[in-house]
Amino acid sequence: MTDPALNASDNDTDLPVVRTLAERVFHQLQRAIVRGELPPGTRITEPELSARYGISRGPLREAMRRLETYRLIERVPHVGARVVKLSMDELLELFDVREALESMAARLAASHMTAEEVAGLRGVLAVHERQSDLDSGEAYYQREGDLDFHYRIVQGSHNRMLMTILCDDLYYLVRLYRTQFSASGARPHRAFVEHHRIVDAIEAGDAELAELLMRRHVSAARENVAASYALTLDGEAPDQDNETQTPGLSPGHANASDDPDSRS
Amino acid sequence: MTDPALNASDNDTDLPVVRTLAERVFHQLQRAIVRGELPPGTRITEPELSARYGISRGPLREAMRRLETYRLIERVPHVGARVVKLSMDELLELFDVREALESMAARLAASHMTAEEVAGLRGVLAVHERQSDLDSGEAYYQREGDLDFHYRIVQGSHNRMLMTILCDDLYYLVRLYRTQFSASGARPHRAFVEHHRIVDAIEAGDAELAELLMRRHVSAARENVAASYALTLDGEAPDQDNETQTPGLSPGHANASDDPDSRS
DNA sequence: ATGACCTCTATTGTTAACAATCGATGACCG
DNA sequence: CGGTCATCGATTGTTAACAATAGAGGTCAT
Repeated sequence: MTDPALNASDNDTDLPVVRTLAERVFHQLQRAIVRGELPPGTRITEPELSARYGISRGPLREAMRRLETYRLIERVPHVGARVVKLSMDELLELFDVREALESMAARLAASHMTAEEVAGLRGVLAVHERQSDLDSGEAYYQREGDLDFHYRIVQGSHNRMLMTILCDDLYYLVRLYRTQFSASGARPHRAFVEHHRIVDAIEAGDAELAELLMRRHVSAARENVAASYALTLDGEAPDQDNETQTPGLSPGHANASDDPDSRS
Repeated sequence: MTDPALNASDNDTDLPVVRTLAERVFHQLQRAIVRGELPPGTRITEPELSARYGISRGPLREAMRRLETYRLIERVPHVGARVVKLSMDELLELFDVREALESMAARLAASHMTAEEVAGLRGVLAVHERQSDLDSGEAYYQREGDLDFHYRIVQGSHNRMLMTILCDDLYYLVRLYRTQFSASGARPHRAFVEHHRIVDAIEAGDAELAELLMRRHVSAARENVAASYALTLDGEAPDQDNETQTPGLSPGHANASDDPDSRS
């Protein structure tokens, strides 16, 4: 659980912990997709990738099978695989799922988090504010930092199944969405306040409140994204996109302008 | 999404829809594990299975990789794989996740379900009551019918991501748990009532109420399982189980006696 | 010129053989 | 007699070759 490669700084050579080729290439592909190095909709062809990564097709196929179940690539038997292309509908669905799971995580965290974990959480918040002060060139790190916040709460739930679903499955989709829609945006003042209140509730052991606040936090992010998307939809040819080109939302659409919660 | 093999009557030969060997053996293994034909903790050895199913190790390994990400088997590199053995802790974790996701599903279902879907849901409930009357020899079908109820609500949410997580991932674990703990039990009168109230709320379009009721429904099931587990713990050597034998809960422990919600 | 059909190539699905790692059995030594 | 170490067997990881499918492109007939 909780992929170590995430918090680690970018070392191109994967950790020696990875004992098998299939595992290594899985992480490499996962990172390449999430970073946008493999653009959404890209056709994934086995001979090419096996050549690129210097492995045979056996381990590669196993890695692709994992990526498939994690919904990072889509496969059609006897045809091929392509990098997933998130539509706005799917993004909103993702928010609903996050709202359900993360509010539960916050509730459990309020009950189960240790003092050290709360302290660590406060530390993350402090870093955020410092970043928010000097700002604003390094949006990348900020985004990762934001996920750090959510990561720690999920881990604070001490529910391993929750951790697996959120950290191993969904958060990679969240990161993918952020690169696909280039939703870097501006600094989220309101999100900071909400983060603080959530931590307050957790520290106080107020499970109900923590849950409610997290729920609102994610819900607000969802509404914000939906609203800014509706804006971009004005005066556009309602092109019903088909297979090959045009994502459900063409890249650069929902640039969550200056509203905080786009990064929840 | 929503594996067709579930609702279909037990046809041993998989549907011709399955176009590839890896896919076929995946479903076969999945069913074998969920049914208990491969008991929890069983060592899975590739040469044996490839002989059993008459395929080579290539497709078999791809199927195992899928089973691994679905948490139905556990693999250790260079060592081997075994059928997952659910502990009571993990079972309770599963209930927390279900509570979060299914309450969200109920909320969305109240908003998005069509009249036909609601009618189908009522039909499932009617079948349950008929079954409940004559009863009680066929507990198996009842259990599946119960899952049918939850299935339909999840599908009524019209959230494909939710459907994937619950129907493709978690519900197989639920079924696995039921066979592992032989939690067939008696007829759940209270659960029936709760089911009806949930459908009432959905039909009325009352999202808030539907969510609340589903949440209580799952939560009650969780508490019930936890309670009956605590009972079995009285006067037992607190054997700290290790690797090979003794599951987190020895089989036959939490036989959810006569309480309804154990099967919600 | 356009449409259907056929061939042909590239890619996927599958198999069998090879290499590397782990656990166990047994020998050797204290 | 017990413990440690080395060898052996079996299983997993990996590779390369073979088979089958789908799509692209061209040809032919209308």
